[in-house]
Amino acid sequence: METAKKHLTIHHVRPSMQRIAIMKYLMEHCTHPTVDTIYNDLLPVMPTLSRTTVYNTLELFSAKHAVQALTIDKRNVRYDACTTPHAHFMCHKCGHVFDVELDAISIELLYNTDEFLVEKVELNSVGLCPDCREEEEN
Amino acid sequence: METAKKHLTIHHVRPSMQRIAIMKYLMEHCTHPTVDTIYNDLLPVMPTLSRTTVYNTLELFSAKHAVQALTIDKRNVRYDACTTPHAHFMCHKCGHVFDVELDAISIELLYNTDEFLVEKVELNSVGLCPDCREEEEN
DNA sequence: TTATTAATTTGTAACGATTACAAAGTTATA
DNA sequence: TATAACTTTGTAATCGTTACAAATTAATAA
Repeated sequence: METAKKHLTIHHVRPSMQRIAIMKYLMEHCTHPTVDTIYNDLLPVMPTLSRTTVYNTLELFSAKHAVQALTIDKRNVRYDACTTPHAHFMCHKCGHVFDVELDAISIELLYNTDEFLVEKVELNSVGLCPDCREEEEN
Repeated sequence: METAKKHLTIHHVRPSMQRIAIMKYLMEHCTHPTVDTIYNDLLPVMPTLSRTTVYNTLELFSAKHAVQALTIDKRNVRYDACTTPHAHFMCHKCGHVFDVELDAISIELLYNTDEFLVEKVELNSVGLCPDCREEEEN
């Protein structure tokens, strides 16, 4: 079992008290929590914690690829400590975000279940386009 | 060529001046524009247009499945009049959103190009989870 | 037509997630 | 121990979006 501290070190993030607490929380709560959920849940055990720290820390984790930032929810960014490839399904009624295995090949196949009623599928990627990539390299 | 007005009628949206203008704009500008871009571009030719109308109208279009709302950009919602299945790629430097053909099968294959530098892939879907679906049906 | 009702648009104000920023605190290094 | 670098914190500002009620326009009934 990989500890939060080790996970941070591997991703070149210096482990502070706050960073370890936030990473630990993410590793123990695979519920794709929002900043606010993380902040509110950690506050009782870490009363000096600042909301800004949670924002900063998750931004840092994200930049170092120690966590995944999900834009599935247009209201808030959600965070996922599991960085192995998998898909997500969000219920727009209860807001719950589910993990979806990516072992199927076709997207159509992937979502044809009797349980979930899929109303929208988005396959999105972010990175650098050819022009910006060239500019970056010069 | 399908007109904006016809596209609205097909999707059971009553065609008003504003609605036609916004749909026309989306059909002619496949650049996945934000609300603000649409508003600013239409203002010169429609000086009485309100930003709220653009929000309301796109929300309505989206609900009627006349357009697709993309959450690829965490800063703003982007809109796409093309509702046939395709993927998107956003450059996080210039903000440009590209269409990606969905003819390839594997997600890995899909993004292994020499041109685009892919740093993040998200396969997201939204709908109703089993519990909420059951609740909805009762 | 005219009156009445429903639908649509508009502008302002409020909301809420996120970011900017500078001060305070902590850790590393000379 | 002193200095510099890093991290955390709290407040204020920003900005996309939403709430809401008034004004306008369109549809329908009398």
